[in-house]
Amino acid sequence: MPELPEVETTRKGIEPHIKGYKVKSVEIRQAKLRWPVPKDLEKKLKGEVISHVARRGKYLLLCTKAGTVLIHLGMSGSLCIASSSTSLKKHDHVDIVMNNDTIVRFHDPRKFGCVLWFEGDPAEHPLLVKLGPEPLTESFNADYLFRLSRKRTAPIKTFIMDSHNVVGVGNIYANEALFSAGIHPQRKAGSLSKKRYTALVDEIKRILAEAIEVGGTTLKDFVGGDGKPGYFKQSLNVYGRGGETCVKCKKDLKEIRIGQRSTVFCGKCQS
DNA sequence: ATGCGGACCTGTTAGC
DNA sequence: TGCTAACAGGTCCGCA
Repeated sequence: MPELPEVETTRKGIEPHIKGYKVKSVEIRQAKLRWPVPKDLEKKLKGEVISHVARRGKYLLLCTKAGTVLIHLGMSGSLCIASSSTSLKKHDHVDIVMNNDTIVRFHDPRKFGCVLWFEGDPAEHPLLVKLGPEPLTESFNADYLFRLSRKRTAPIKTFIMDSHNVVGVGNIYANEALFSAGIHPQRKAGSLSKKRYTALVDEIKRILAEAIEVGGTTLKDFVGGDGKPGYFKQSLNVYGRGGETCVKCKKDLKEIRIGQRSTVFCGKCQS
């Protein structure tokens, strides 16, 4: 489920429940995720205070003085706040139990996610160190993306979904941003003008920010919920609408594959 | 260095 | 109804 807005919504949802509290124990029911959950996670975490919950790209970081729990939700993962009386569901793989009877529960049917431990500056972690800028910061701008894209022959959609270029643009929002910016998803990244990158960057920022705002409105349901904030509810112009009519020109939307990912666009509005 | 395809894994849905 | 195939919101890795 997680695109960046959902990860950020998850961060905001869990932080107030665990910030400032000590870890009492850790339960690992399934260690076989994308990478093994470290066996000594409990030993490392027990007694540590969660100072805050941060996010880098789609990675969530539970920060303590001793080190950082690095969590990625993969394709199907979610976190929720549970208590000792919450019934266990299938695929509830990891619990981090706090000393306030609160549990951070990691759930992931497809096991593409991860729960890792890292001592030292998390920005130096191998999985984070090569990540591109955060899309909602100043350092992600048209100048940056335009320069980076010169001589690049990959489709623009692939280019903006590559976390080395910018983090947090997943398949849904790549489709939506390209539609809103009027850019054909198969255009070679290096063939687009500075002006078009300005439009694209603006749309990426606008769409992600709006989605985070929508997610924020459902935070009250976070505890004991299924960990799925309401980003489903937001209106999507193209994603999942292949064959339906374009909201702008009423022509049929096309659906193709780019890099094995479903890609929907309007052949008339995007070039 | 860049770009591409394969890999990880389970659940849901479409089609026969 | 039951079986099978295709597909799903991610991203790392190895190869050309």
